[in-house]
Amino acid sequence: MADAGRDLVLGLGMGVVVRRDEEEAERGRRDRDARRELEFGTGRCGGWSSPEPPAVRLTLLPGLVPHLGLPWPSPSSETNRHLEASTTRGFDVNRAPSLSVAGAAAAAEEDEAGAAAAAAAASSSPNNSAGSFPTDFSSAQGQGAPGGGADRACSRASDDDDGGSARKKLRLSKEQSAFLEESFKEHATLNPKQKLALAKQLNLRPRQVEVWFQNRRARTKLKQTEVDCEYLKRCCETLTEENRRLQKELAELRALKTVHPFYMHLPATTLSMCPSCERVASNSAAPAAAPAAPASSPSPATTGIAAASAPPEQQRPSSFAALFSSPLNRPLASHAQPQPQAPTS
DNA sequence: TATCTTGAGGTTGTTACTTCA
DNA sequence: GATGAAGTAACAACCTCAAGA
Repeated sequence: MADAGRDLVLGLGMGVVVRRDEEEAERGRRDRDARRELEFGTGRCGGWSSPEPPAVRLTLLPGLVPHLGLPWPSPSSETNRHLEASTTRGFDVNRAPSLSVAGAAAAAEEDEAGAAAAAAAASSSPNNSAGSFPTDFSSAQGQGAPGGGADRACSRASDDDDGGSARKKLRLSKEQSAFLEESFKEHATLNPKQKLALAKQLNLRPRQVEVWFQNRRARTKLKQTEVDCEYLKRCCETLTEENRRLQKELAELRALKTVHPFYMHLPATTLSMCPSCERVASNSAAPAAAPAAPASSPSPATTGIAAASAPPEQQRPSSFAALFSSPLNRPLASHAQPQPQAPTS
């Protein structure tokens, strides 16, 4: 849209001012990109090389993962790779994927260039270095995809009739899509030069490349969101079950309290228990056993029950099970997390 | 024919830059 | 010359539509 408008202005011959503006804009863009490169590029984030670790994707949750024992879904999946790339900015603006910068700069008049010129440019690219990937899309454009046999509509057909009000659906060829996919794996966002280079290489308009990347990012993110949602659902179910179990356990402990009222003379707050080692200590009995430890947030497994931090030999020798030999008594859940620090009671 | 995929248009918010008082 | 407001451009994100498989 913006490109088309700019090109239109250029085409109307307001050359001097517009070109100066464009130069300034380009300069500003370069500066901005250079800044981004400085900000993010120290680790080569999002550059043309391999992407860095994910920058987003619900970073609060992975910390929960080890506790829940649920693996985060497919961290190295393609969608994640894409998301990683999409969330890290700062490309090397001086590097084009496989076209020379000069070639990319020459493509600045991209929209005015006809199909023939684009084809010539594409074929004359000094380094169509997409490996074994077919890059001569200009030939396939007019005659349909060579291998697929599916004579998809030539996307260049829309170059001349952009003014038309009807929205035209143009399918990219398999080769074009595959090449865009490869580029997206490298970097999920494009700077103008990369966009131009890619457009030129694929014999597409830069706007088409831009739109393709926008849609790709959006749909990748959507897919990742669905995966994350599924995972969070599982986490929620696990936590709900855990909560239910703990509530039941708490109810049992309260029932034990009423069954053995002799123990009630102790202040409730002085009774502390380590859920993992099943030892009970009271502050009044062993004040040194619970030093003024920093108030650490109790884990879900010990919420409401103070845990003792002193060494077992300094605690009451009797275990919780020994104190209450009621049939109701049973060992605490074996998966209760050991609490090395006792919260201040 | 229904459904899904995907190219594309439009809107909004953000960021960076330039111009001007 | 420094500074802040206003204007502008580019872009990402999002929503939506619609063509085509």
